[in-house]
Amino acid sequence: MSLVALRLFVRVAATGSFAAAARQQGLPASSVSRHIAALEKALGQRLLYRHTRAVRLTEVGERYYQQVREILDTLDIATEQAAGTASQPQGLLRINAPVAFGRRHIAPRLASFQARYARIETELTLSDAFIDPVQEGVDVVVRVGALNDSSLVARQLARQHFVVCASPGYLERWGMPSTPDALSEHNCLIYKGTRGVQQWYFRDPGARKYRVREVRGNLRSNNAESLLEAALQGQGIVLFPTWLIHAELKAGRLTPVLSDWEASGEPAPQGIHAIFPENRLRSSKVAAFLNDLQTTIGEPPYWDA
Amino acid sequence: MSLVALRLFVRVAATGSFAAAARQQGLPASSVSRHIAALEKALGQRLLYRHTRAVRLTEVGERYYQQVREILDTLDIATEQAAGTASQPQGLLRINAPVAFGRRHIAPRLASFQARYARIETELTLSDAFIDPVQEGVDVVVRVGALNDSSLVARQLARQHFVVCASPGYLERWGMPSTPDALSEHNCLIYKGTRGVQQWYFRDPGARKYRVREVRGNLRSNNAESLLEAALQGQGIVLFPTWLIHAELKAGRLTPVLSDWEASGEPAPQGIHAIFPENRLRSSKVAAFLNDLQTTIGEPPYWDA
DNA sequence: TAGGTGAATTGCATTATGAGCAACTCGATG
DNA sequence: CATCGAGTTGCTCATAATGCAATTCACCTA
Repeated sequence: MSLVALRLFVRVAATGSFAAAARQQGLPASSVSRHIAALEKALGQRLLYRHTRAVRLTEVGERYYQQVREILDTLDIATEQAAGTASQPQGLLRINAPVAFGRRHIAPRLASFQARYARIETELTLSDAFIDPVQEGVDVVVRVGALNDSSLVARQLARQHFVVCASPGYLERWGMPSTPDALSEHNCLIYKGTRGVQQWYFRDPGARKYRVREVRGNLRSNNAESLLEAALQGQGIVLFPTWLIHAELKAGRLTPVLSDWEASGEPAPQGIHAIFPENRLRSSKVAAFLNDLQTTIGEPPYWDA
Repeated sequence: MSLVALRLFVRVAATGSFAAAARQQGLPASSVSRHIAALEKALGQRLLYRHTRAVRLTEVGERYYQQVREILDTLDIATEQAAGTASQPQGLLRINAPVAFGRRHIAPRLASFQARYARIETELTLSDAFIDPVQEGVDVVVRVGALNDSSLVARQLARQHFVVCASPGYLERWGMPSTPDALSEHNCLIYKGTRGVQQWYFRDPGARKYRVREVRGNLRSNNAESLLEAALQGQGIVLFPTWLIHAELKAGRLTPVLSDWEASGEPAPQGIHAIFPENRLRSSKVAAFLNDLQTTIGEPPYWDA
């Protein structure tokens, strides 16, 4: 009975796949198969139903998985504490973030973070679909917007503000809209994600609630950066969170529009959160990363300052 | 980082010795040394001070030991539960008992116990000095008398009764004493253990408290069975717990004396206990053994029935 | 319905890891 | 001062894991 076998079992159970577990641990699938087989032999008990497409836990496997996961976590924490006494946080830190946010605000921070914590290796994966940190074996997941309720803990990194803006060239040619209603006469480049077409919300000065304004345009995309690119080229007006376009705003490549109205892409303000399994916070590398992230982002976040 | 290394570390920490840990696990000492070294290297931290005679835990080692011990116990329980579902308790059961009691009442029970639980192997060690089950890596320790307060759990197996007795030949020759005081005229064979010479206590019919009676004789020993042998040969009168001499009483090779008085070798009645680390009871092989022991001994114990 | 695909298992050669033995060092003990 | 026991280190050998290729199997698609 070996630790690798137990770890592999947990990974297989979490992902529901031998192959995925193998990839995560950097091992050939055959090794995973053999380790699991050895574990089952040692227990004299089948842990997994090998079904055709997916792998499912047996009843004993399910109980064992819960227990072993807890045990391995505890062991890892204990080991890290022992190793980390009077030393630096270390080990592999796996981060997942949305593509746009990760490229702009996570990736640029990693250099200084890793310079400070020389013994932390990072593995940054960017993906826009929500992923379960437990299932994917990721330490921290950064997500914008709605939190899936679950056994996870979320820590807010920043609040999200939206601005309506367009390139100076566009505004010069088509004029500056003076009210949200005037947007109906403009070409609005609209994000269309998994939740459908993004609505544009506006709050009148002094008002409490956001109201939807009808907007239309000749380009929709599920890729924010494509829209941004089009806006930079003067194709139309966009509604984007400030963290996405602060560089363009600062450089003057985009000009804010309708600054007297508060705009939003959501009916209610949403934040940017770091999400992780509860017990991961006890890991010093995760704690170090989150603290570093929170301090460097600041309050208000540097892109809004 | 391997499980064996962790197990060995726990054993080394518990025993304070590489050699002892090696013996317990049935490995050469060199392997232990190497495993511990590998563990320390993996942690980048020294876990043990190698002192000349004994090995002492470092500060981190101490914390790590506590945590790892807990973790391994939890893992073993989980593993056993998983393995044991719809199956029998199994594994190695290590029992320690006093020499005399073990030979008479533990060893004879093991055959039927193991016949019933075919997959349990037992390792019975007999020793009269108290041993710490944690330190020695033993599952169950059976002890007569005073319990060391500690982190251990004790379960009473039986109460202990004493009888004064002698061989028929002796009584025929020297006469039957009619009161405890009359013992001063007899040759009393007295046990002398680590707590000094055993006192003979008597309680008058209807009285509440035991009173010491002075007794003397020409043989003292720290070995009860030697005294018993002498008594059987007619050398004198002995005071022994019933579990030690019930066979001789039943066969008539020894005759009770002073049956109207309750005798005792202790100022207060003492019991026979099974002692074990608290979490071991969750192990089904230990539970099975304790239950088997309690049922076969019965209440009152079969040697008193 | 047949072929293609991805996933799991199995066989096999290579490699590495751990076991076991012996030699060595170092304090402690008598 | 010699001996003993404990821990470490060097070395050989066997066992076990690895990685690759081949195979099987169910499902998906054309």
